[in-house]
Amino acid sequence: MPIEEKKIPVTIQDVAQLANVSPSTVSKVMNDAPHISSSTRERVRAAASKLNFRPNAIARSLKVKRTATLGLITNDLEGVFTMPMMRGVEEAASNQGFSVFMCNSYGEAAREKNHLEVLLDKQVDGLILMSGYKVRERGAPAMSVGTLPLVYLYQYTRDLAVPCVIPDDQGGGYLGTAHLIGLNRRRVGFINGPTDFEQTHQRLEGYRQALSEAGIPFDPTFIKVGRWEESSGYALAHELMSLPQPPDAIFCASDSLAAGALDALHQLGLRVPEDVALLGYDNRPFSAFQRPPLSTIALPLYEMGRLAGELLLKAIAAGTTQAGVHKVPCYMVKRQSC
Amino acid sequence: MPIEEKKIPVTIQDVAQLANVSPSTVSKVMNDAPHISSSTRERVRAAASKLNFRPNAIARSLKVKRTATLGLITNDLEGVFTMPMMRGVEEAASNQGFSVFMCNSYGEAAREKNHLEVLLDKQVDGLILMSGYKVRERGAPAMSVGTLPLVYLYQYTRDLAVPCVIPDDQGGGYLGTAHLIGLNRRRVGFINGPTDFEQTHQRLEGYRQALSEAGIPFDPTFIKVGRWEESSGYALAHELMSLPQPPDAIFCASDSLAAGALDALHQLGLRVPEDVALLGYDNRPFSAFQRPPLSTIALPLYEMGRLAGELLLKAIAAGTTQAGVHKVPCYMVKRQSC
DNA sequence: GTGAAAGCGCTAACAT
DNA sequence: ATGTTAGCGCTTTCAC
Repeated sequence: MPIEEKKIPVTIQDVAQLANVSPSTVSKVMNDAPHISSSTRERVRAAASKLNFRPNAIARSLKVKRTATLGLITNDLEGVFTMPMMRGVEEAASNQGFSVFMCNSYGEAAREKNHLEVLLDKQVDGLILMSGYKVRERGAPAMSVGTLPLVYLYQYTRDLAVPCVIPDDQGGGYLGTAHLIGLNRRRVGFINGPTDFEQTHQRLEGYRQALSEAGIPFDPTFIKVGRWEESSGYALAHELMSLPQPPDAIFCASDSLAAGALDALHQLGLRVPEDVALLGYDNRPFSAFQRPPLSTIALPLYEMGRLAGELLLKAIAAGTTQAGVHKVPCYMVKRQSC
Repeated sequence: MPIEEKKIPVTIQDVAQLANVSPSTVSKVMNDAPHISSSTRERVRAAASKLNFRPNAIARSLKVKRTATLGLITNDLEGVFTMPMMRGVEEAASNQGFSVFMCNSYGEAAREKNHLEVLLDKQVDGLILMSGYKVRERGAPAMSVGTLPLVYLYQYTRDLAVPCVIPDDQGGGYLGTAHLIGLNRRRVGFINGPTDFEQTHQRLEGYRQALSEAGIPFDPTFIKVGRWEESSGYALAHELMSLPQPPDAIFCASDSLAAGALDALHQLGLRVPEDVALLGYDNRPFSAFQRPPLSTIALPLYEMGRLAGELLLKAIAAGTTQAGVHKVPCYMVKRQSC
């Protein structure tokens, strides 16, 4: 029967004693401070590793008033865009020895406030407020965070002092449309989402820009707007294809819209991409499982998360916040629908 | 030009001073300790809220040696099953005022060790080690965590002392098969994943159990095994349907297998579910986007995460760990493929 | 180059 | 019922 391991943690005192130095010297060694003779440095290192010493970060934080900890509050932990952004944030943070608290507000102000309280109590060094589904404008945090560095991710705000990281949707609209045109499609239809999403305007603007650069006149009858749903894509693709001169390509502002459009095209006996090329937006995982697998404009989610993390870390280190809206370029995922 | 807010935080001292009591009294009030006259209690409360006082959790933790913080390390932050489990953990934790550190090891031992070091340094009260993709057996943590409470999520281990939370795959296999039989299908084919996954045996065992309960003899020619890929599902469904007496239902051990099988069925001109009923497993998001939308056996991911969190919290509170393998029942998601 | 001393903000005996 | 005291484990002047 082994003796009950009482697991009494080893402190800086224990190391000091074993190395025959003062605790403050140990501290200096552990923090690579200058003006330590290499002999004591070695002695201390040896003692520390012999005792398996690891400094208590809580005690350290109390003294230095930094915790190397970030708070990440999302309004939707299962949002379709949440994970790659979280991975980016986590990676940026852990690269610099920071940890991140993950919180889910379910989009409720009360929960957000609650999480903010706890995070502030726990003395996080900075905060990311993220949206998991659609880019939206939002207001201030549910409670004052004082001067704590803050960045909005996949959200934006009127408050010019807080940095926002969002995708470049105009660029994405341009990219997709230009690609379709490059495929020799001159009649490209555009199925958009609801106009109360800023991003739909951006994407459409990119579309117009690509058209104009190619010298193709803008034809309003080619523009359809619906809800972010398959059924909308389905109905609107039918409308588009029953035009006297139907399009030879359809660019949908979301993959779900494109999935619906694909159904419609199949039903009409049209071949994709031969008869009409189809392009989605968002790079939702299901788009790879469509028949044919859907080409799409991808949101740079990982990169956005990473950038948000890096901006925050920089703000923490510098004490100066890199305000403004940061737009990250979308990129194209070529599959077989165009 | 407003004065530079120096944001000097208010401490328990400040409250004590304002309320004309000692710091320890303030502490007692803040922690709802007994033996405090209601008059001072009120006075202190008033002072605290007037100063907007919030106790510094770091200082508190240093003293009480608890941080109300959990560490969650996943091997895959973008694993297809990660998010609902994370949500469950987060919810269980925040319900009890705990926060959770989210870490991504990418399945690399070195990264896991690194995260463990940081988490231990930061004095987390407990740890969850989670797998984001397939249930797998795994060994001990990448470094010793001493007596820190630990639970494995969507993973299991031979170490009988650590609690594991996994889905009840045998129950899921039974549930799906029984459902198909209830639909009057007597000839149900089974397309399984690789035999080196424990879960494939479990699911098959459930299948056999349901058959036997219904008095249907087990027919080995109805069992096919492939990889976890659409192409396997496609090929194996073809094999199944070219049997002299082909099945009238196919149960696939994953949704990707089922997506492939669906392709095959379409190609053969068979109607789903009229000619052959099709059932998937896992409830992957894309399954709702199949044609017809795929019925499937869902993994109880949220519940598993929640249970893991609760087990851990209980272990922390009680100092006693609830060892053993905890199997959470799968449930059926009925859509239109059967 | 090294150590003594003070203290970060809080809690918990122990007195009173 | 309230206050005094002594730390928790570390860092950081400031002496020497």
